Amino acid sequence: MRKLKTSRQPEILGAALAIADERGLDALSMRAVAERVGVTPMALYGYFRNKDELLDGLVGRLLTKLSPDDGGGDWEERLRAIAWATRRLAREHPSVFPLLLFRPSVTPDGVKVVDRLYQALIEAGVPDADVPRIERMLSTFVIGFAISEANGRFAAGSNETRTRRGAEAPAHQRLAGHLAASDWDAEFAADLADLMRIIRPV
Amino acid sequence: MRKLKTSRQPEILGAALAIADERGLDALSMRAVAERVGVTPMALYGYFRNKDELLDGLVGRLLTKLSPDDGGGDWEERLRAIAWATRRLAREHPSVFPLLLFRPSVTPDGVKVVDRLYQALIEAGVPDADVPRIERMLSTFVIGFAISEANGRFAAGSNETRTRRGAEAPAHQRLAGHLAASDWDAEFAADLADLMRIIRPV
DNA sequence: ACCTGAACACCGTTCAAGT
DNA sequence: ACCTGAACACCGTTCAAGT
Repeated sequence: MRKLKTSRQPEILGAALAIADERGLDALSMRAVAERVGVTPMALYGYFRNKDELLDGLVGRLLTKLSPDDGGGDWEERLRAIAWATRRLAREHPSVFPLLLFRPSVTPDGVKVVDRLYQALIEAGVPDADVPRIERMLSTFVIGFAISEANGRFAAGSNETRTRRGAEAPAHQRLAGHLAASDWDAEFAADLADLMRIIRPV
Repeated sequence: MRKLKTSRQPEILGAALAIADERGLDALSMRAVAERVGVTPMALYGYFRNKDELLDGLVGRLLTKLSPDDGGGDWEERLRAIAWATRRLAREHPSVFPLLLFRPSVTPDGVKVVDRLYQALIEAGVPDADVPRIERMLSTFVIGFAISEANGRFAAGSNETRTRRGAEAPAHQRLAGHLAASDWDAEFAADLADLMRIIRPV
């Protein structure tokens, strides 16, 4: 297992992130990254053992951007702040963001964010034994929401399409007036409010 | 826009699903599917316009398996039944399942599942205006949980790794005793119980 | 109506070599 | 210490042709 160079890792990750942001995850090839860095594809293998490790590095990079200011306020405000920052991150990097759901966040920055969430939950009065579970529940929801929104699962149009079918979808019929494309800012806020009500008297 | 043949679509999707289940999503190439069906790669393009449409077909196939029995019981039992069935689906098809989070479920079977969820929520007393939002919240959480569990975000080991760091992660220190790998069946059940409490007095 | 063959412009990665 | 060149075994997809 060769030892990796680190000198140009940040530069390489920056190039990779830029390509993914500009042209999508499919365009993110080792060859494209190499070209952008101004080097032969093979040179990258001195810094990352393979493409998968480069993607892990990209996840680490995203997590860095998630834990900036220590943030004052009570536990609820701090929880909310992290949730909104996460969603913002998904809008800035829609192609790379989904990787967060597939790789455990074991980087120092990832741990830092999780630790902040733990602290807030403890402060909220959640029993120690329940804190990790509630953290996973919250992060799963927030990441899932952000992916769904940014990648079209909540897409406009899907609801209208559904409404057409009558007999097979009676509830859709009844709810027809409420199936229009939603205001996702408001929906996210409402979901968070509901989740906060779980946390308080857990 | 050429009209597509439908005759062998199910056969092709079956082959594709088998490859993904056996060898992972990376191994799911048009060429591999063609070989399994016993045909030239190009023959597939008579049935699906491109690989992306084949993947959409695969999502549709998964959704079929999600709405079998009409299921008796009160709204809570029916909601729970769909949630557990979804999670079971993720364990059976871990490679393909994540696609559910990236593509709107506009197939007839997808609409059928959503309609069941709508009916249950209406019966639970959720105001019509909130039903679609609550459905999105639930499905986002359930799909997100199932992906996280099946794809290693909740991976064993990640928590132990975290605990090592001291000063930078005080809450991890305090929770050390509760960070061991969890019983995901129990955790999923507890999460669902919490979410049900949101639904009742929405 | 359904399928094939050859070709194009790509991939990730290994190995041996170069400064 | 860092990088390159050539090669291998793959990709998705188009186009023209074959039965």
